[in-house]
Amino acid sequence: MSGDHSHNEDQIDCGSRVNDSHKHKDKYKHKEHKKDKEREKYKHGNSDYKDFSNKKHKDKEKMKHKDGSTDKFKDKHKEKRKDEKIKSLDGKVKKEKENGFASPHVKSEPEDDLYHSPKFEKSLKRERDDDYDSEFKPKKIKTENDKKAKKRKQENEDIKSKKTKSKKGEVADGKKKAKQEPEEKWKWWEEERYTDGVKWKFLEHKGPVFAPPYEPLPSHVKFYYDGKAMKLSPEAEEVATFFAKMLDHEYTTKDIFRKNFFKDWRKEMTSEEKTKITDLKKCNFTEMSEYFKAQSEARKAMTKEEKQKIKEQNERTLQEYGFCIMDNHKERIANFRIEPPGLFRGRGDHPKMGMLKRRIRPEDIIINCSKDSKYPEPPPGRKWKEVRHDNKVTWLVSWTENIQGSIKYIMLNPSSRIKGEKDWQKYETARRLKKCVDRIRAQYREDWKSKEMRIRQRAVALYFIDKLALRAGNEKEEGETADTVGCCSLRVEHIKLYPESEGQEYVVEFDFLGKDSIRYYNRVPVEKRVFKNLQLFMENKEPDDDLFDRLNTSILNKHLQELMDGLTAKVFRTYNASITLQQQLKELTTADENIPAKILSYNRANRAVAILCNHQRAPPKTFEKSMQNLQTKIDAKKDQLSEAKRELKSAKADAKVHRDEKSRKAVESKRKAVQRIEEQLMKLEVQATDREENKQIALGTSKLNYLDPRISVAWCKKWGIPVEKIYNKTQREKFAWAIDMADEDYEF
DNA sequence: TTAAGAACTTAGCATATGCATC
DNA sequence: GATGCATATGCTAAGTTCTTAA
Repeated sequence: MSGDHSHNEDQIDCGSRVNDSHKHKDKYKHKEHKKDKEREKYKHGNSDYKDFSNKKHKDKEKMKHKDGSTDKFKDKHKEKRKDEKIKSLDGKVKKEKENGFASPHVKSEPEDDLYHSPKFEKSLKRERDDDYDSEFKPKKIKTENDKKAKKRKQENEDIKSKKTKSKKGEVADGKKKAKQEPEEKWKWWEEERYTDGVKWKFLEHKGPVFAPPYEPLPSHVKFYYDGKAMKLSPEAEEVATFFAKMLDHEYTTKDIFRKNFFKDWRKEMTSEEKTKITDLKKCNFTEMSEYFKAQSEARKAMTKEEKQKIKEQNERTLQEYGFCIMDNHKERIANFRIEPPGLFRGRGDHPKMGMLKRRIRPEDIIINCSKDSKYPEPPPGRKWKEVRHDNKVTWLVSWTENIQGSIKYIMLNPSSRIKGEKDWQKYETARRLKKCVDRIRAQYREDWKSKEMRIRQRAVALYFIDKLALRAGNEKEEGETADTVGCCSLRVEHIKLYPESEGQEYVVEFDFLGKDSIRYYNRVPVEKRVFKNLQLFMENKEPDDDLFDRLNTSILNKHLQELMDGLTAKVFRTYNASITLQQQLKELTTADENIPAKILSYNRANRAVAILCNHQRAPPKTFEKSMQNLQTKIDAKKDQLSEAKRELKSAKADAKVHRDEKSRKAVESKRKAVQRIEEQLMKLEVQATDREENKQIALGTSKLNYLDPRISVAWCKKWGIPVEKIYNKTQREKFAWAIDMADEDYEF
């Protein structure tokens, strides 16, 4: 791949999540990694992007802060310090020369794109994509007259009665039945869509499944404090079991985890327990821990029949609670079980790790359903917090969790209409970006020269988001979550500038923790103007100051919205991921390869995207072993091949002597055997390459969230690859719309 | 206009499942 | 039929963006 989308795969491999409190963020050292030639291919870029050549302008670096913005958007606690800095900076830059350019706010869409003025758009906000998306066909606004409404109601009734009827006979052979009569798949993508924010007209469901109640430990399983057995109250015991279950995990050795746990645990203790248990170090949970391990072993050792019984019970629960009726259709619910209580396990250095995640009761639950539906029943003697009928949202059930105070939801499965439509729309927005990305790139390049600091910052940030597929980077409340950043929240300490490094000019080294505390490490050459701007942004700042002190995600997204309707920072990630896949597939697939080789090419294209998006995973624990196993298989296959070749040779010799039909046939069959073994060997070798390359890269995230599935479907169709080789069952369900609609000519 | 809250998407890890091999 | 392994699925945290309230 050519272009400017350079991305250093070094970040993979040294990129384990930094979640050890003792590993301070700026202490991590990166190893230098061998540059695998294969991976070298994955330097990302769009060919249409490479002409960002640097005009050798003399940069007029230090611009006056003409905007005089209030900076209210940055953390208050930093504001004062920052203001002081800005003042001093302003004083300094005023002496410098101005270039006199004001960056124009051009908003022009390609002519083939329908375009409305922002004002007009606002009034039509909910319908915007209907009006814009070339292939995301709007169909007429769905307005139901009474007749239609009645019909719909009748249909809903029909579905309900069908459901109860089938349920009677289903209990015993539920699964079989589902397999025997695959219901006709509903092609929602061929139907009209709602507008004006209405998400559904009819919604009926059975509510959530609660976590099973706490079962006290048998009396022989003891907790010891300071060496003495101690019987805990059920409340305190339950929380103690949460800790005991995690005893083998590294978490329980961390100070913050232990401190938070102990604090919350004490809240559950009786006053007597509280007086007695004052030191976590004196607590001995090992018996509890052993008990749970034994239980888990016992579960594994259950007979087939017992396992079958549990499976059937789960299936019944799924059938009862796992589906809802939304409009005229039975739809699968994604997460119908309420999260059970336990200890909060944040990712990375989370200040709240170890806190008690409390049990959710019916009284915490808000139910959302149709007025004219049969409401879910709370457990006997209990009440819901509220039953509401809001059809402008997609959730069925919600509650507020106690760790961050955020709301959790029960929503539909990705295969549902409501999720599928949104997903489709997401890719259509990304395709619209494709049409105007050149214009947007030209604009932000122009903005690098702006005399307004805020515009320069915005333009450089956008360049990073586009070039490196960085996330937007919202501000986070300090002390509430792990210290992670995205583009707009980058701090000075997260980048290093090298005017020259390893034979390249203007290199920026990024080193920060992103979402989920996954490390982002990358060294990229940037354009001189970007480099100079970064120097300017970093001037007179402390390491923990914001790099882009005049920018936040809301400012950035507001600007993007002006450039293209529906454009946000996230769209760049989707766009760049999808376009990269499409380009890589074109580049890597060759007609004469067999199917396994083509699939390797697909995976490599997918991998290129995963590297671009920094989707990492911890190397599987069994990785080395499984590679070894595979190598053993390969060696065995090689032996088998040479044996087969020997046999072929002798058969040929035999045939030369005898010159009869029998020996000719023998040669033929030996030849076929050699061929077959060669194919098998190749398949294994391909598998080994694929696995090795995938050691620390997670392909799933990009496949599921960033790659327009129609690109993959088209590729499958073009090369005669069964789509099952690319998407598993769940993925095929999620992407049913794409599988149905994309033909081999589809272009992202 | 801005901050807070709500809604929804994206994320990696843990566990369950099911298939291949002995 | 048991075992071991790879893959699929479930779970829920952590993001982004949209919406509402002050």
